Amino acid sequence: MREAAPSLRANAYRDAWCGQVLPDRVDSEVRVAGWVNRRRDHGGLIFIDLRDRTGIVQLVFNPDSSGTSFELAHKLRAEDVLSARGNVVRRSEETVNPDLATGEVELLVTEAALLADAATPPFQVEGFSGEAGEDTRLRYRYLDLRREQMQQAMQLRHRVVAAMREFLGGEGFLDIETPVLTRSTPEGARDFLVPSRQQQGSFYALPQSPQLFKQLLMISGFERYFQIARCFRDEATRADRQAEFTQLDVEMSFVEAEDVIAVNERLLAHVFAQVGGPAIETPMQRMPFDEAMDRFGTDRPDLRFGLELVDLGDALKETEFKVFRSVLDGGGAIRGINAGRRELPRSELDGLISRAQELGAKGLVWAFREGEGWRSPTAKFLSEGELADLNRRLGAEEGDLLLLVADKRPVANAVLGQLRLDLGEKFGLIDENEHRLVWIVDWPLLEWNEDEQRWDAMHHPFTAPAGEFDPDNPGAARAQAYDVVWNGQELGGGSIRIHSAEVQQNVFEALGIHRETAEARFGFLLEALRYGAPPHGGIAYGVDRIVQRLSGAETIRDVIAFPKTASGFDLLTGAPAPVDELQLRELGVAIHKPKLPGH
RNA sequence: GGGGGCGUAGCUCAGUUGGUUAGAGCGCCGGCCUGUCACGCCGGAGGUCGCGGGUUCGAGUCCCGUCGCUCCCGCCA
Repeated sequence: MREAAPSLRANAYRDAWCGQVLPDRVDSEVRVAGWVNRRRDHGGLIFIDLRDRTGIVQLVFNPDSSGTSFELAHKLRAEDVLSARGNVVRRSEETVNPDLATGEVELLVTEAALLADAATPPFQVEGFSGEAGEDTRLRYRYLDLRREQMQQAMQLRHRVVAAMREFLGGEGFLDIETPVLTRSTPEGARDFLVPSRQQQGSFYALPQSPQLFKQLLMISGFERYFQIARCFRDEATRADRQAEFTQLDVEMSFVEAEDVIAVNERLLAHVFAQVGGPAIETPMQRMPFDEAMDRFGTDRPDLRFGLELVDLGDALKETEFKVFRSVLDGGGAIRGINAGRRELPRSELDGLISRAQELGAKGLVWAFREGEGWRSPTAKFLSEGELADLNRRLGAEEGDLLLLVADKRPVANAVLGQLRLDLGEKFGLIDENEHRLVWIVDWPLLEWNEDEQRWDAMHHPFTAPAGEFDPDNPGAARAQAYDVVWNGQELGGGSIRIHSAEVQQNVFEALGIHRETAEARFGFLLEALRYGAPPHGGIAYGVDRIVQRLSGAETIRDVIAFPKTASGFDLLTGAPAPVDELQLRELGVAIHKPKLPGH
């Protein structure tokens, strides 16, 4: 489905979009312009499908009415740019094309002009031999973007962003720009750095988010701010991740979490309604972080299907099975999923084990309930009583496939949480027409980083603790944070921020960012907080992901006009590319090994 | 950084156990065609099998390396 054709004033080349050549214009003359989508040359009669962003209209050339343009039509090729004037005529009943919005009429061309001829495209824009490979599409993105799917995606993206602006503007939020050249903050993702010519040896960083600037804007008294902000994180890409991405960044003053959540529920409802997304019921579901981890093993649960995780440690308190024994003695957890009645060949069960190991588990126990016990390689290590208890806790019925992971609790959760998603998809348990939005709330403020042996911020270091922050017991602190999750994907997340310099310093301290470092990196924030900071909080959304979800695109790249490949190349422009040595000298940048991009 | 998949004509792909001149559809070029809409029919051109090396009498096919694309893990406060 294409957008309704926007209104159009006549100009030098046309007075109607292709998609506007409809029965109400029969017997009138129109001029259209666009690209040759397809030519059907019958010798004495030539049909041209002319395409613009609103759709396709059939042009008819014949020697009698088209004059010299008939010769032109014969020479037209795919993607030539054409302007055509003619009379809109109703098609005879047998020649109506029901697949075309304009299919009841056609334009009998009297005059046409070739505005630009096109080289033979590297792939057919409207082809039927399969979609071109993605590298080819990206190399010739301007042609790829002519395809209806991409036109739709960009139009949807526009509508999403327009609806965001419309809603937030109406609620008194100001659109304020923040710098793209800013200061590196080594916490979090890797920064993209930009060398300074005037301060050699110093670097700007591209923003990972406008976080600190929007807090400063609250301190400045703007009260309500938003921005459609480009953000940059120099990390590996994924199907739903680009190093350069767009965020809807929102911040408000004199609010608590409930206020932010409320306005955001209305924001989402408005945006979805404006673009034909799923209806949003408010108030939306809430789920505490702990519950999400317990039931789904993840902080962004897909609530469209069951297969919930079950804690099985209590059934195995006395077990003599060494694998389980040592995990339990070590403070770990034994967790399981009842995957329902499935018949999987051994090879697929082995595949599940490999997947579990890939995800970080040492192993995976599989079993099918059989009578009161199990059919499983592991059954022989467990007592009858234990098997019966496990079956009971898992709600297992005859033939049900049971999957168990014994590990540290975070590992067991992560592995089973992901397996649950894999199985949900594999077994077709997900109704694509169902939409579940949920706020995940009551987050821990900090999480223990095992590798670095320190506390890290769960959201970011500026998130306000709930209640008093006890520096002696940082692990117990809860955050005034909230994430909104749609069908298992995080759309956005935010928090109430710390608005007291003292609390901020305590949290920095707990994170191992000591006074001196904090002053050096965030001194400007700490200072600003001392000049009267209102209570404030906000949220940030991944715009690309929202559009991806709404459009049903397989990858985030399909909703970004000019995305980069997994290794960060822009195949269209060739960026990143080596630069002149002169440029480097001016910047005072030395380079060790000039590396030419391979092609 | 690690693991998997892919790379053959402009595009999408096939190519058997290593064996003659590497194929198909679409596109492209030429011709014919007045109601098609993935128009049809006839004819034609088009290949560094990603790149480099190796094994072999012989490599698109096997081995090693490398580049690119992609999915996943790590990572992404």
